[in-house]
Amino acid sequence: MKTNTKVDRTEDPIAKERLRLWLKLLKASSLIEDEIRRRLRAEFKSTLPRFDVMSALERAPDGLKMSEISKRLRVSNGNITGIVDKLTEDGLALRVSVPGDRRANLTHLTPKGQKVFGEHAKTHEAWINEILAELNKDDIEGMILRLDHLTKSLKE
Amino acid sequence: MKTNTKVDRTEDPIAKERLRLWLKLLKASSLIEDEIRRRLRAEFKSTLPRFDVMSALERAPDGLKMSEISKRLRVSNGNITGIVDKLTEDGLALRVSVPGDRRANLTHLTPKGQKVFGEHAKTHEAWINEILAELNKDDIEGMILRLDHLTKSLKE
DNA sequence: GTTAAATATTTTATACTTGAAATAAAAATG
DNA sequence: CATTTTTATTTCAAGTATAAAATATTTAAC
Repeated sequence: MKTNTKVDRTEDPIAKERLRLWLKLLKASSLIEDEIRRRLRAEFKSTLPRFDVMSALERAPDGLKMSEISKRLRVSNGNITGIVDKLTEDGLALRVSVPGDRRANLTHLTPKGQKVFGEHAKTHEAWINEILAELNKDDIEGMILRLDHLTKSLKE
Repeated sequence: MKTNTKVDRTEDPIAKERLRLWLKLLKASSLIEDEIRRRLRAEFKSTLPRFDVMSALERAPDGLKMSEISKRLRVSNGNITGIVDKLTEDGLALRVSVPGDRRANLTHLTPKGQKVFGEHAKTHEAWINEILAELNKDDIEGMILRLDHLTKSLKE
């Protein structure tokens, strides 16, 4: 009996390419993310998680439940508790209890929080524009199309 | 005197597209990364930082200095201290002192570490192949080209 | 050859992150 | 309406991450 080593050892040659792509995707993403974290710290003494939470709150004028924030940012509930605690200590956010439900509360940005986030968001957009300056319209559209395709497939 | 509001208010319309691209890049990258972390925990009771450190060590048969690991993975020195401590406790890595320099040491994978990492790496590649299965060769090559371009420009 | 500067690593303080357990309250079930 | 289940949030233990300070050692400069 002859073992078919040819078939047994067959490896999808595209598998290595997918791995290569993932490593490059991760690297590019990490480089940009690290740079944004560095600038948030240096310029605003803030952090990316704080920026992300404020960003979610800013788009929800009626406030968000803790669970809604963690769902939108895809992070754990316990994590959000700590970040909102800190934002609250700094006078940037506020927990408002929900009349009909004593378990839940709606977190809002304070006026100060809105003002601060407005400045941060504007600067953040300028940073991204600067960091991605080398990419022209075709590069951008090409990548967006493929990333949309990828993200859609990830949500099987 | 007439203020030229037309010029003052001009915004690079491509800036918004760059921001959109960044958010999509971050989202795709985070989704994949979270899935890999989840599987490493569930299948191997391990973590991505441990995998990354072992991966770096595996490619360096003569061992790596702590500073060299942190440089390659682009994380802080203190961080590597803790991760190598844990790998050492688990018998996967080993610090070997350098004869000529009492400050430094070379970290190696132990034989057990090599064996364990070999299994993890093989499975990891299969996971990526599965997660990115929807991307065909053209998608992959298109993204790799653009990511290379982007990464090169990030290292100004 | 002693002082100064540079290098290698660890320690510390602070923050983020998760999954799981704990608390509490509301809704559903019988 | 009492019991169970679900929902909302917080607390906890463990791991990850950084910048900055502390240690220790080596190299360079004078």
